[in-house]
Parts: sequence; C-alpha cells; structure tokens
Amino acid sequence: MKNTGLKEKHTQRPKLHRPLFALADCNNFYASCERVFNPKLRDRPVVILSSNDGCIVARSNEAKALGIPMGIPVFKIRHEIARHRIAVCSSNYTLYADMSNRIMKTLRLFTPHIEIYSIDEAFLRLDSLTERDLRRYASKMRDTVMRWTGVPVSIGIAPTKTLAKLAGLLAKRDPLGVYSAAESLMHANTSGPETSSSFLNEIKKIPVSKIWGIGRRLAVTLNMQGIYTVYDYMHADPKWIRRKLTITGWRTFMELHGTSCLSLQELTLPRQSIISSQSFGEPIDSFIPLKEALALYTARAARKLREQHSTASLMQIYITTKPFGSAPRYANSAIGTIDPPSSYTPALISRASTLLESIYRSGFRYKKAGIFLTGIHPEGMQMRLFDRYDVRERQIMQAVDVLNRKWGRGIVRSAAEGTLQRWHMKQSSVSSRFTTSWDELLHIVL
DNA sequence: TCTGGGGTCCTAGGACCC
DNA sequence: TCTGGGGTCCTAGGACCC
Repeated sequence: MKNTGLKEKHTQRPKLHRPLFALADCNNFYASCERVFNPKLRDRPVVILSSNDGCIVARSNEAKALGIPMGIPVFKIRHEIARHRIAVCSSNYTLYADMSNRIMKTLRLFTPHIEIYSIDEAFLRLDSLTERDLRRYASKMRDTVMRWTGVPVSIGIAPTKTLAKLAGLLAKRDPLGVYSAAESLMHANTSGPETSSSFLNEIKKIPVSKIWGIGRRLAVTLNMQGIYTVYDYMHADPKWIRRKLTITGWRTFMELHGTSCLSLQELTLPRQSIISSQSFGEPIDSFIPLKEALALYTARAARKLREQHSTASLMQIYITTKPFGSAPRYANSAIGTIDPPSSYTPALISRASTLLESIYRSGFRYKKAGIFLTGIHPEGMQMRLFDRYDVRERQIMQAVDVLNRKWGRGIVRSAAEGTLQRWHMKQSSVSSRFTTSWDELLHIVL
C-alpha cells in the first residue's frame, strides 16, 4: 500500500452508508380507491373485477378473510357475493391511475430517490436516516399519504429491495403499517444469537413462494428440495441455487443475505415492447367489426408509442376464440415489419389490417384480439441510409394527441375504428372518474 | 350465460463468421 | 478413420412481476 504520509488514525474514512430501501405499498389498492369516494363500501367486503367484469382482480381485507381467491371468475362465487353482501365494482383504471399519480407525488416529497415500481408500489432510498428516525419518518410518509389521498399504505424497510418486499409483507400486519427489517437485522448483528432478531424469526414462517422473484413453478422445485420457507432458502446450498436457479435466483439469495444487487431504477426507461389487447364484451363473428376492434387497439398502442417518443419496426397481431367451452376454437397470429419504423396511427392500422386479412377465418366467434409492438427505437432515429423521418405525420399525430388529452380520449379517432363498437367492454358497475373528469366530480348533498 | 391485461429478464440453441 | 475453437447475434420459450 502506498504511504500517503497520513497516519491511520488521522485518516477520515468517508462514512459508508449501507443502502436502505423502503417499499411503500398501497393496501388493497383498487378497493381502497373505490372506498375513498364511496364511504358505503368501508364496512363491507369489496371486490374489483377485471375488464369485461370477468374475474376478481382485487379484494378488500374483508373479502380476503372470506376466502375469495384472486383471479377467480366472478360467476363462480355469485353465491358468496349474495350471502356476505360483498360489494362488486367494475374496474376503473382511469381513477386508479390518477390516484396512483397523486400518491407517488406525495411520496416524492419525502425523497427524490424513488422508483415507481407499479401502479401501487414504489421503492425509495432512505440511506441517510438514522436507525432511530426511520420509523418516525416512515410513519409520517404513511400518514401524509393517508391524509392527502385517503389511501392506506404499508411501508417495509430493509437494506435490499428483496428484503424490503418481505418487510412490506410484515408491515401489512403491523397496526401502524410500518416494519423495519433494518433495525431488526442490525440488532441481530450486535446482540449475538440469531434468535434475538424478530425478523429472522418471522422469515422462518414465511413460505418461500412469497419471496420476490420466486413464483409458483420455482416454489414447487424448491419444495422438492426440502426448501419451504424464506429461512430455508437463505440456508440452501449456494452452488445449487446458482446452478439451478441461474443468476436471478443467485441475486435473490445475495439480497436475502443483505447484499444489495438490485438498484433503484429512478429513471423510467422507454418500454421495449407495447401490448394492447382486450377480450370483447360480446363475441365477434365477422371480419369488419374484428378489423375495427383491432384498429382501436392499434391506435392505443400507437399512442403509448408516441407518449414515450418512440417508433416501432415490428408488429404482431393475434386473434382468438374462447379457449374453453365446446364452440369451435381457432387462434392465430401474424408478424410483419413496419417499414419505415413508425408511430403514425394510420400507417400502423393499415399494416394491422393487412396482417389480419392473412389470418382471418370465417365461421368462428372471436373473443379476443391484440397487437404487440417491438423493435422499438427513439423517434427520429435513422435506421437506414435512405429512411426519412416524416415530420408532417408527427405534427398530425401531435395535434390529435393534444385534442384527445383535452377533450377526452377518442374525441378524434380513425374512421377505421368504427362507430358501433358493439363488442366494446362490458362494465356493469363502474364508479365515476371522480378525479379526472369535470362531469363526474363527486357531488356532496348537504 | 359468465374465465384480465401489460410488462421484464434469462437461457438455450441455431445461424453465421473468422 | 478422421470432424476446431471461439465469438456474436437472433429468436423462442420459460420464468417472473404487478
């Protein structure tokens, strides 16, 4: 080592902060959003349905306690719904997305280092906080979100994201909605035996499938090896983990042991693929309405493309009949290039229609169609020598996007999307767009 | 009668190159 | 009888997430 002329005791080591992650997770997000605007839902079990009112996609605590499973088709539990007076809501994504924005904005006031992970979850870095202040700070975040938006949030804190997810799980059971594994782990390090840490005790009870990154399939594989809990996973043979579960499982292993491998993604990168697909409210049995539905989905995908200032060069479309029941089944897809790469709705619709013609078969009742865009690049990027980026098309789409943002989606749209749209989504009990539409504001009667 | 939608990452294997 | 070694790129498929 080079002699710097400084004696060790005079060297001021930079203070190394252990990374500290917080996971802020909204409790039963969709159900909570509905409850904000409809107090009558507050003391009843609530479930939220998928598009077309098909499956259960979200449940309040009371509904969970009744044993209503996630993802079950609603017709299978009609009986329970009636018996327990379960409130049933169609999903209102416009409302949820806006509520999510408000919550994220509120969280951002507490730290600029935030990764919006999903509609109802965010990771935050709280490195600079001392052990003592952590809980207080987290509680303040939670209270502020609750007061400003009405949505309850749980906060889990730990030195890695994977541990923070587990802490978040425990926070849901905490009366104050905060759980810090960081405190617990630090404590364990200083006070000797592992058993003194409440967190380490907890993870002996949490099934391995609850680990972030371990899904149903891997859980089965792990169970066969005698690995049932988070604790078991942490004490499994590292070589076996690396070989069998590849680099992903290995990172999870390291993260559980407190080495942070997954960093905070503060920048939202442009998406590399864009999907727009939906089941129809009613089956379609002829070409024209199918083409119209696909045109609508294509327009949606094109808008998402423009929102992130990208173009796509590859398109895949698919159509399918119902995958169950006794009716004749047919499913097919077609891939085509978009040349030159584009986000211009008319060009994309025309390409999608051509592809559809190549796979359409009459005599079937179609239930779903979709479009998948890939080969995504920043707009204006010249991919080949003689490609030309069409400024006029860009300007037209800009004008359309502005109008649709101002006056509501679909106010200006392509004729190819049709006017009847009989196949449009079924939603029997959708709440108002309380926060994004002047016509649907909450009325207060005094 | 009735069954969601939208993303990411990793690996294996083939084509192709020198 | 004998049949290299190493690299890149692309794609399909499988796993995961919300």
